[in-house]
Amino acid sequence: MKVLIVEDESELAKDITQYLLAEHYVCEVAGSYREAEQKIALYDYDCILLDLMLPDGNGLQLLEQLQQQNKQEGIIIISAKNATDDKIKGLQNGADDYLTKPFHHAELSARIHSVIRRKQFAHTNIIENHELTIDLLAKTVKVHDQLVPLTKKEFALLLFFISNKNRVISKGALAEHLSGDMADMFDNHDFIYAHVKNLKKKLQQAGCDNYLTTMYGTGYKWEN
Amino acid sequence: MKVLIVEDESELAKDITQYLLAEHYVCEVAGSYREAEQKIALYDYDCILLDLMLPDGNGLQLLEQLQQQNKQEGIIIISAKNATDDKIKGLQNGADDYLTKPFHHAELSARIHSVIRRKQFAHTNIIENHELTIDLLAKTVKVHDQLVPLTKKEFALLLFFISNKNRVISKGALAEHLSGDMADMFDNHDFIYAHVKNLKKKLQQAGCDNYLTTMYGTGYKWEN
DNA sequence: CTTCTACTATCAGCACCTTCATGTTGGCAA
DNA sequence: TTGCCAACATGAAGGTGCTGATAGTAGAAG
Repeated sequence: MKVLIVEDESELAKDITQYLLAEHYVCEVAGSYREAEQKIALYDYDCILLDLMLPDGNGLQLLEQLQQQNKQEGIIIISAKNATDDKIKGLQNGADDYLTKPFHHAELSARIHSVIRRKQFAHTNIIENHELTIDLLAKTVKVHDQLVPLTKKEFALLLFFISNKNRVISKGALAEHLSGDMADMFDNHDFIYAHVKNLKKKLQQAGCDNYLTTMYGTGYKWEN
Repeated sequence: MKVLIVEDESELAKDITQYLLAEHYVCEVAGSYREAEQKIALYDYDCILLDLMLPDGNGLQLLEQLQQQNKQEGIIIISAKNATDDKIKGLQNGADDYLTKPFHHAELSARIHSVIRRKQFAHTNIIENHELTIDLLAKTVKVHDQLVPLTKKEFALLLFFISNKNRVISKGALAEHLSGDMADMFDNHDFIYAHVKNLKKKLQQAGCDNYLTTMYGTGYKWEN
């Protein structure tokens, strides 16, 4: 977990760094608008603590910039008391949270934790296809909200079918995709039969309709 | 990449040459101690395959000589089975790796590749690979600048994987590389499972992507 | 030297992958 | 339609890899 602290008051920055280190976060400090810009370009931080008052620019600008780059996640604004105007603008512009100086360490920690968690959930890539729900991160498949335990190969197979749905997929392509070995493109594809069978069986047992049709002499097609 | 093959059995030398040519290495053969000496004086090879039993001298002498000239890097000893004595002396005298006849082509290729990579890194002592930073001198591994404590075996394993990345590595090769005992090439490889598991676990916990895929019935491959 | 700790190796049980033998289906030609 | 062959499906079997627990081992500390 890597945190960027954008703050020109080096005393405060050091203080925060020290505390977050103890919390097992990895920290970097940017003392100016420009420095922040550079660091963000180089690395995707899990969380950014952003002071709006910077010697060479306003943090709100940085916020807008990040939003345009789809990097707006995980930003916590830290600013002086009573700057309610900034707070409103900041949250409108995509900041995730707001903290007024001075603040307690524990509070900061809680905010960061919350923001990072939210960000991780935002990343959970989920594919929905009729009664099927595929979680790419957790590598799980649900049918009607009921978990279907699939093996790696079965999962890969299902994913490949659904991402190429309504298209015919040759067994050669399947073999290559599953084994990652080009050699398998040419010789025997017996193992495909087995995996397809097992996948179909598991899905069917979970109450999922059969969308997979075999195209005789050609391959398979997932239709829906 | 230029490889010198010091081997008096012309049949074997020719065989190796042919294979390495296909692997896009440039090869030269020296059939005797003297010939090897001459060729090495003329050109800095990236890798030297050294048979210890030569008609006009012992390869170990050559090894010592090269070490005195600071040319000791990139040497792989190839020798008859059960010559454990030679192996120990060879590795003590600065050889980078050891291979017993007969060996598989793929195995040789992997070793050469590994040795050449190591030679290239000999100057920097730091290998960077995506979020991984490996310090060969300090024997430390970092993920996102955060230290990951690895045991010797785990470290050796990771290094071997990364030095041969995008190639399939047999468990036999791993076993020999880790234990330094060629007997392990043939019998049981159970301990490999344990080390691979522990390594993967530690890397994953540190937030490192999983680049290691197992090639069923073949070995492992580090892909990135 | 003894104790302690961290590391390494081994094992059994399980899940998974692949292959094989056999049964079934679909296309094609007579 | 019938028969044939190739493509596909299926269940069983054996090999392979993963995992947690456990025992052995070496190095460090006292």
